[in-house]
Amino acid sequence: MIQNYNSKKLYERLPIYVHFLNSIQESNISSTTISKSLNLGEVQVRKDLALVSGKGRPKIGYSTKNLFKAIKKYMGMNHASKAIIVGFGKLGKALYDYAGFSELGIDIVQAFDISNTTDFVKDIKELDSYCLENEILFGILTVPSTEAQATAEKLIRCGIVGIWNFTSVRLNVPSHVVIQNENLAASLSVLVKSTLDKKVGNDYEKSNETNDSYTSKKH
Amino acid sequence: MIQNYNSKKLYERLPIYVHFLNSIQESNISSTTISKSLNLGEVQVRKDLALVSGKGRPKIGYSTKNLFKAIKKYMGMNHASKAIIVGFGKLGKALYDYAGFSELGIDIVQAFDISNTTDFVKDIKELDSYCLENEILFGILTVPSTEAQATAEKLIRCGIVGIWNFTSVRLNVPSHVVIQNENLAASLSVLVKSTLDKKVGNDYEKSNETNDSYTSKKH
DNA sequence: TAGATTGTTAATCGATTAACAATC
DNA sequence: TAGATTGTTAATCGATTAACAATC
Repeated sequence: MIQNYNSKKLYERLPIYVHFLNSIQESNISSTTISKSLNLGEVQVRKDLALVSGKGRPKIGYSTKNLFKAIKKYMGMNHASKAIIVGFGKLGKALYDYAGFSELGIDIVQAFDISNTTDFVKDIKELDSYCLENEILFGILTVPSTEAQATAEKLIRCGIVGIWNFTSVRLNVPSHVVIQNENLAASLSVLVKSTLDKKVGNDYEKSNETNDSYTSKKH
Repeated sequence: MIQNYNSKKLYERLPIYVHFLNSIQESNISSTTISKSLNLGEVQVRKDLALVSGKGRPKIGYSTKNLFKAIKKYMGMNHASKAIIVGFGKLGKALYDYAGFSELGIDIVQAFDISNTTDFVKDIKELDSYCLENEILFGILTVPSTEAQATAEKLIRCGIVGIWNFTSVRLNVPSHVVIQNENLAASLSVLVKSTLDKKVGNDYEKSNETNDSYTSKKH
């Protein structure tokens, strides 16, 4: 099997296509339709599809089913990747119940915490045996910041090679481990700053209607 | 006041610096120290700081206090931006209680839902009056996908200009509104794919030690 | 045939990294 | 003075967009 390495940005868009294709009844779909439905550039969609799928047909588009399969295969979504959650606070609970992962071939199979263990939350002492027995590759880290680095190291000792990090700690891990930081606070800050930027731009435009050197970034 | 427009990537890093500087006791800090602590390139840190702060001093670094202030000012973190949450399910609850926003100058001041209203969760019917009275600019959208577009439109009618969108719907909004998509499922997919990529690379390396054309992306 | 749509090459835009001069 | 550190310019890398040829 030919393994393609591509950009993170592409990897972010492909699940969006998968989710969209899931809702499509028609047997064929054009890149134009996809791009309009998802507010993406149409050349960008065509390029993305070209990278992962068989050819489309002019005037007809792509076979919805084949395209769907091709993207899922490319993204490794057929493996049914198993993930565990460590830290069963509010955020951990929310992710555990989040419905959007399964259509992308990801199952959150178990949660762990140091206390409040129940039927479906195991004590963190069982992490090691559970992960090894079940060959878990992915861990979702939703523990308090103070525990982040130590818990990450624990996960790695259990054979986990991909960590989705919701803590604000910048983890130090060996090079074979992949970290995906999900810094919610930073993300909301980006929204605030971007919004303020645009507001300033707009206010400036309003106060100076004849000046056309100021335009919003998107047009 | 000079308003600088810069890249989204920069906007993501600045809150990370703010969080880090919060923990620093020393009165001066060098870009080298910051870059090592946060696993970032040292030139990148220096460039970032140059964009938003006063000069550093060779051999000494930057005044921790001034740097902290400069970044916060640049990012608009002194405004105490007020945000509301719409959709008080598990994810909405988790974000409502999330502790990391306040150090970045963001307050989640109110939650709304269609049911289960309590002291601190208002009925969505009160959205309009609340937002206008309190001049809310930011909305966090954690409703079910089926309600996403309609709810977003409601928010915009209430004067909200920045939406943090946790639904899988690609919202259609007027150009003065900023959307920050937080697609959790896509994000976890990126982790899975990136990890599988690296694993395949490593496995290949192991099975063919003399071949040096394959190296992991980071080195 | 005409036109919608694909697919590809080249151009542009944006972000990161490398190299090195400046300076406390 | 020497060396740590800053700051800047140029080079590189990566992603998006524009232009246009190919084709059903």
